[in-house]
Formats: sequence, C-alpha cells, structure tokens
Amino acid sequence: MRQDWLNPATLRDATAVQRDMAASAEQLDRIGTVRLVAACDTSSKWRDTRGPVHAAVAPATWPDATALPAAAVTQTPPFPYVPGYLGFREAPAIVAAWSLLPQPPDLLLVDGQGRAHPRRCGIAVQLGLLLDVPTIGVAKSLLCGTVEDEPGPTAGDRAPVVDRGETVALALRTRARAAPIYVSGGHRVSLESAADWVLRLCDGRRLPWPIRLAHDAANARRRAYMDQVAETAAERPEH
DNA sequence: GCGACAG
DNA sequence: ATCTTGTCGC
Repeated sequence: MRQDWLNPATLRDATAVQRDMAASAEQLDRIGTVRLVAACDTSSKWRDTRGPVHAAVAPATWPDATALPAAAVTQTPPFPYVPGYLGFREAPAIVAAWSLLPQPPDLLLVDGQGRAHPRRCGIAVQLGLLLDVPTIGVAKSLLCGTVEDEPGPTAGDRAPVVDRGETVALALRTRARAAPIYVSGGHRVSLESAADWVLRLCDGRRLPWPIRLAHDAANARRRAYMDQVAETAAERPEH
C-alpha cells in the first residue's frame, strides 16, 4: 500500500494524487474466485465536520452469504467532507478497519462512486488500489455525469451515466419502482460485472445487503463510541 | 463567473 | 452523512 496516497498536503496535491491513482486503476475484470465478499461504510455525527468517523467493513462468505463479524474503527479524519475528495476523508479509517479482518475479502463494495468521478477516482477506486482488491462503487446519488435515458421500472433495468462523453456508471433499478442506484467500476471490475454483482447481492431491497450490513456496523460503532464518551464523562464530572 | 456537488 | 414522526402503499 502506498502511504503517500493517503495524506496529500493540499487539495491541489489531492487532485494530482487522484490523477495518479486513476491512471493506475484497472477497468477490466480481474476478480478471481470470490469466497469472501465485503462492503464498507462510515458513520459520523450529524453536522459535525471535524469529529470522528466510524468505519466498518462487513464480510460474508460467498455464495452461501453467511455474514461474518464486522471490523470497525473510530478515527478523526484528516479532511472535512469536500465533494470530489471523499476518499481522503474516509479511506484511512476504512483501511484501518480492513486490516483488522482475519482474512482479506476477495471483493469490496463501497458506499460511494468508483470511476463516476470528475477525475475517474472515486473512493472505490482509491480503496481498490490501497487494499489491492477488486472494488465496486455503489452510490445513492451522482457526483458527476448525467443519466441518458431513465431506466425502466423493473428490477435489473439500467441506463448509462455519461460524463464528458464517457460512460462512467449505470443507473440501476435494483427494486421495482424504487429510485435507481448508481453503480460504477472501482478497481479491476468492469461496469458490466459491477452491475451483475450488485444485482446478485440485492435481496429485494434497494441497496445490496453487504452495504446494509456495513452501514449497520458503522452505526453500531458510533453508538458504542458515544455511549463510552458519556460513561467517561459521568465518571469524571469535575474534568 | 455561476452552479453543482458521493458521504 | 445525520435527526425524527407520521403517513402511505403493497
């Protein structure tokens, strides 16, 4: 893993890092046998831009879909949230959580964009390179690009998302009559395979179940952290 | 210059 | 991302 990919000094440096990473990312399938699939997500306190983030990675066996214990960490991010630079805020904590897993998963779903990014370097691309794992970007809204034709109303229907003449994502209807989600390749996963995997992992709900597990685990971590802070404050009321 | 803007 | 309650539809 390249440490200099995690800590740019300025946003201008971060832009250069993203260009470098995007050039290193692979957009053809090199997934291999998937025995463990995982998703990651973060949670943080409402309107607290400089407080800690709680990151979780939730693994599960595949294809039997047995959830394994999630790994979670709490860290103070080096960046506030800035559109286009989400990876620099959240990736360090996710990498730390990933390193706690007893076995590295073979595929990682990320809550955010992959190549559907102004510099083709969303958080899923960054995590794929940092962790050396195939990744898929799963976003609930778009950062850039436009949906050419709205996808049909049936689960599995899709429409390309085009940014500056390039198809960077698919607007994917994962549940009938629900708003589409935006799926893009991260590292070593083609757009088509990304959509296939996401549909395979959608159990009748809008979001794939690994993403929901990761979301729940990150929220559990945040609650545990807040409870512990409250407990410490109660034990030392004078300080 | 203005607007748009993952989580 | 996050808070909160009710409400609507299958």
